[in-house]
Amino acid sequence: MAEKISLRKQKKFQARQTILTAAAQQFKLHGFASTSIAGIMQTAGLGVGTFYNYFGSKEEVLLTLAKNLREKITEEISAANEESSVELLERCCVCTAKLIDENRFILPLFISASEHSDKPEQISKSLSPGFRELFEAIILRGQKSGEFRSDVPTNIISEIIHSIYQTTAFSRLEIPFQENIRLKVKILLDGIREKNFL
Amino acid sequence: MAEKISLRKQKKFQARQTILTAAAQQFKLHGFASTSIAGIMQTAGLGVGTFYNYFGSKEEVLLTLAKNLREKITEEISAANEESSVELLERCCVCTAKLIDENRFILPLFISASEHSDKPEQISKSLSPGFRELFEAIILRGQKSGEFRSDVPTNIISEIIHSIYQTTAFSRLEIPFQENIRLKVKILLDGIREKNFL
Amino acid sequence: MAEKISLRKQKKFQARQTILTAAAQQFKLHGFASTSIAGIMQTAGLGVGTFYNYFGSKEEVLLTLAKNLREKITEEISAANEESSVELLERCCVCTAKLIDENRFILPLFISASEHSDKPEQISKSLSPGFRELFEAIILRGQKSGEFRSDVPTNIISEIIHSIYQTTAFSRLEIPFQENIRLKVKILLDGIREKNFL
Amino acid sequence: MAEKISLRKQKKFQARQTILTAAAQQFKLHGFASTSIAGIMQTAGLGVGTFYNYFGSKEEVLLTLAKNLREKITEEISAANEESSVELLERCCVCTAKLIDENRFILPLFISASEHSDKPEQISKSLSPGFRELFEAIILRGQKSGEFRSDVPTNIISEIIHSIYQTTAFSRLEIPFQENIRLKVKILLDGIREKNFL
DNA sequence: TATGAATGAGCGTTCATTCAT
DNA sequence: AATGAATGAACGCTCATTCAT
Repeated sequence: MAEKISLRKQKKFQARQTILTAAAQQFKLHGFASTSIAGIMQTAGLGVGTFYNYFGSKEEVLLTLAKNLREKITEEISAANEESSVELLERCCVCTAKLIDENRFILPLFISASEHSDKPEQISKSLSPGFRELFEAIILRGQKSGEFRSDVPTNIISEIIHSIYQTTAFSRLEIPFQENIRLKVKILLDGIREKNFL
Repeated sequence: MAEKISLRKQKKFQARQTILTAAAQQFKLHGFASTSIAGIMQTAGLGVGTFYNYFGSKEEVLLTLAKNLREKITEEISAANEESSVELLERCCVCTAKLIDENRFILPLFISASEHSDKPEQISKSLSPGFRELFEAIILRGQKSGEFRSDVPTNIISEIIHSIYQTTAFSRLEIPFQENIRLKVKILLDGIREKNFL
Repeated sequence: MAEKISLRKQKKFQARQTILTAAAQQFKLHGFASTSIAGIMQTAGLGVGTFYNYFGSKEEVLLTLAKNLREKITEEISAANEESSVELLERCCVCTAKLIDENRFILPLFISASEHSDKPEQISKSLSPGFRELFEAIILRGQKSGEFRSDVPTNIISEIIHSIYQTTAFSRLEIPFQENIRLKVKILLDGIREKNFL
Repeated sequence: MAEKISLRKQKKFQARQTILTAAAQQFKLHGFASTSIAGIMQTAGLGVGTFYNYFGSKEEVLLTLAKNLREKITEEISAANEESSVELLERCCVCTAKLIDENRFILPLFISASEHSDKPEQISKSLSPGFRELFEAIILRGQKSGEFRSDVPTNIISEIIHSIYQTTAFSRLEIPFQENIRLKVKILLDGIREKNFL
């Protein structure tokens, strides 16, 4: 009996996963707005109605995808803690860039979604924690230790990082995503490094 | 007779302006994609059909709004030319920030529009000249004169500026837009200034 | 004073004529259904509103054009009266073909218009007299004189002629319109000629 | 399970049929161009959107209706092959008349549709084969065997037949359709029969 | 639980018609 | 009499959502 339920749950989980994968693929291909639920479910090889057994709306799928990515990033980043703030921030940026590069579609998607949705707060509220906050924590640590300049608020610096990822995901330059990010982060680090430190 | 025509033309111009204003407001409120022509015209207090007496599509309205802003920016900026590259870039950024602040809705709008539209190139192609290029020219000048670092490509630096405007327009921080931009530009300038220059 | 009025009338007549010509051209170019009043008036070089000073609707224009053509045909045909019915019918057909060829657009237009209009009777009622009836008169004369077979009703024969013009106007064959009509009329005449007549 | 699917498919087929019938009725009543999809679906007692589950456009419905009729005609006709060309042609005409009489609306409809549509060839191209060609084959056979006159091209004769059906479907005469056709075909046959044959 | 046919509000767009000038 | 900007009903069409099976 327990096994049966477990099997059922597994199956349910599997369908959910199939939908998520299909959605990600379609978002990547056609963009969030231009992806229809019918399209997702066709890609998933499932009936349209099945969608609503797992998600309430397209936005919810996006949210889930974003949350998944966020967790992966947080996880990977939280592994390293002992370096200098400059090194740590750089490592975080590089690592984040790598993960976003592999799932590039997701970040810009939830960003532009937030612009268009009728309930933008809802999405960004539930999305940002653990990501933006992670960077803010590192920057704050650096400012407290004197490594980073303190004449600029922490969240402003964090916002620059945020904007770099956001825009670079859509960059029309020939430079590869991760390299592009690396160069920009270099400038940023030079811009926020306290000159007189050590 | 001439007066009569003039009067009519004046009214026509006014109606066009009303639509543009209404569109800008709606874009700002709901985003480009979520704004319907019916919504614009209702806001404008005009009939739906009237829209098509002035514009061929929603995109055309966006384009017009963006063009207007671009012209204003280019005009204002091209007034100042004789300073050091650092000063010039800063002035440009401040001035652009001021103008965008007054029409803040427009810049981010055309950006996210370009993500969703079927013909993104068309929009951004016709929009960017005179804006992004303007910044690139200044940065290039600074790199050649040795004021700015040259180990990072010009267009990467320009893209950072671009991304700062783009994201700050949607910033949820309490800091006012222009001040926000000023702080970020300060960091950027410190990040790209050649340390050994003079 | 009288002159002034006359001049005005002349002017009015001229505008009417301009609209008719423009309409004919547009009908010919794009078909009746696909021609808009705005399009007609643009071609005419007149304001949209002016249309309603002369005509109540697009259908009315079509009606007028058709009436004009009908009058021309009737006029031209009524010149010849003294021949044998066979010769007369042939001549009528040839002459009609010539006139329709020059204004080919008009016949099919009022035909298809009658299919689609909500008030088909109105159009065809006011259109047919003088055209269809003309042919019927000739056929009837031929039947009475024994030249044409009488085992088929007059209006059936007349309807064949009608249908020949109608369809040939849209023929996709390479054969020129007038020649096409001529061949068909030849068959028709052979089909209705009384074999034992002299 | 198989039954379940079958039941659903059956229902789906039924809905399709309902739409086709409703469309045919509306086409008959108001003409193709003046029939709106909303009107069809209201007649069908179904939602507007449902239409697009079955057909891509109004044209596709027309095409389907026409194809159905064409198949019925071709099928019925191809049964008889061994007679003289005169007899065969007459039989074909009679048989076609009968079938069109039962579905009279369809033939004239696709004809006038082709006048107005932007892509007339597409419709008539896919419609005519098996119908017009059928008649041409019989006529050609008759011309080769010496039964029919050869001084008039085959396709001209075929076009007369075509035009007879087309126009008679809209005849305002009191004579019943099939009788009307019969009379006209009699004239035609007399007009194309080679006098010296036998 | 999975389904997909049915739905209808909403979209962008057209255009005959009106009316103040 | 001439104008053309304003109008809004109607169009074809899309798609998120529902619900009977």
